[in-house]
Amino acid sequence: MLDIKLIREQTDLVRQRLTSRNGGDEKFVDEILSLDELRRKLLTEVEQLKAQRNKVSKEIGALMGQKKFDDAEAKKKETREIGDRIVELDQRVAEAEQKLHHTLIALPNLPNESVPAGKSAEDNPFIRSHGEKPDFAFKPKSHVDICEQLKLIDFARAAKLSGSGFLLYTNWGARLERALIQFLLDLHTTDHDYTEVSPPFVVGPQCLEGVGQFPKFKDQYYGLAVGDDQNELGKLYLIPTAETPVANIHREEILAEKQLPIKYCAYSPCFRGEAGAAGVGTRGMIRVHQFDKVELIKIVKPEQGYDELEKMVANAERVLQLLGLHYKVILLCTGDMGFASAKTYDIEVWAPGQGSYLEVSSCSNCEDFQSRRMGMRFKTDAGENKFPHILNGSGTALARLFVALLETHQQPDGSVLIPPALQPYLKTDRIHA
RNA sequence: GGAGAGAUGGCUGAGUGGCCGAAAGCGCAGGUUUGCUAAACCUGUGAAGGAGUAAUCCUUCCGAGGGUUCGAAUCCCUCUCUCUCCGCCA
Repeated sequence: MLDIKLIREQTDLVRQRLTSRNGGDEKFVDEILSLDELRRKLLTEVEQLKAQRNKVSKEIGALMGQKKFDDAEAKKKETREIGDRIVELDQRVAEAEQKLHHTLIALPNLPNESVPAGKSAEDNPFIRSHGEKPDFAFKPKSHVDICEQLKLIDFARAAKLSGSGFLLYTNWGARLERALIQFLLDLHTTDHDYTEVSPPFVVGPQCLEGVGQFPKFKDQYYGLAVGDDQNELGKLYLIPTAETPVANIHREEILAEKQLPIKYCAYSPCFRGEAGAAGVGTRGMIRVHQFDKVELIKIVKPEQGYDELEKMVANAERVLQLLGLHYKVILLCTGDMGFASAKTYDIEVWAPGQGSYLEVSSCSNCEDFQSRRMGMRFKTDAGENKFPHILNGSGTALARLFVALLETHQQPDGSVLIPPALQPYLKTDRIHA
């Protein structure tokens, strides 16, 4: 959520930054300003009336104490009208506030000044890469073929259980998935100093709203009900990422400055409805309704937000380096960024069998956009309450990492070599048929 | 799911319609004194939002939301959560 004061005081800047996103949201600015003005006008008026009523009520109390009942009655009459007026004004304030909130909550974050302008993914600048595309003496197979030959994933039976877009990992496939999760968590807790948490995989709507997944993208997530009770729908949702519960851990809290920075990492499965995504490019593991991910979350002082973002990207890159994978880092332009983000780096890993790069990590600084929505603040040593920056990054997504790993390390004989960093977890240096 | 109890400031805990934003204790901060890794005593000490250069002022807050009233921590209704016991369950 944007700071209403910023919209009020630097309207042109806000309008210009919203325009740079190409979402057409700048058209709401005028509406917001007039609602804000109305709200403040009504609030001033009603607060004055309340002050008056409080004063007279105290006087009535004093008169009753002195048994001057007639005087008290006279004052009661006078105050009753004020009360009616307060009720009416309170309603109008609430109405204005609701409308304002409704509009404000649907507005995306402003891109940071360092983010290049652009319309789409075409305009995302390349930042750096690591390693090279591997040479193969044979035509590298797709992970789908590798998985079928090595019996790592049973696509057909997964569909039988849950429909398309779900995976049944089997034998070494399941063990590889588990080894990767363990490897990632160990790396980030031990080497990168994140605190591991294991959150609920089901959350209330306030958490989705807090990170910016609601209300605009509501149709992308799985809603739950107990039994067939329709009244239950809307109370709980499957998480689309561990960001949803973990970023919300300190919602509605005022943290002490010395608690910051907070660094969490968490494994969770991620559930994505992805309505309308079926069709092209959905075969295999690249776009599925459920996948595993290890997520990184930071809550930091605003002045440290962007340094911490760079470090977070480096933490995610380290994963790919240790697994011997070629990747590139790109910066998302203003037109391609997510709703809540002020600046986002994507990490794309090379998948030889696909002949393309796959997004395995997205690291964003959402600045105070989410902390405002959640009411999460920290008290400075000077006693001032401020909104912290909240960062999130994949460290990394598993299904696509699994794909890149198999396709990169596949051998002419059909086996797959396991990189040294992963061997202690999988307890083998090779998977073969 | 059934029965009961409860939710008050950083914590414990009083408060059943009017100087209650809230007693008392603990904690915390400052001070005095004795003098020694501490005690005693005194003073101060809730939060959020807003206006103002500031002193200061206003509004709101006793789990949440409604209601009654001139006035609600206190009375009424609804909801949520916590605890104990029972049932069911990985």
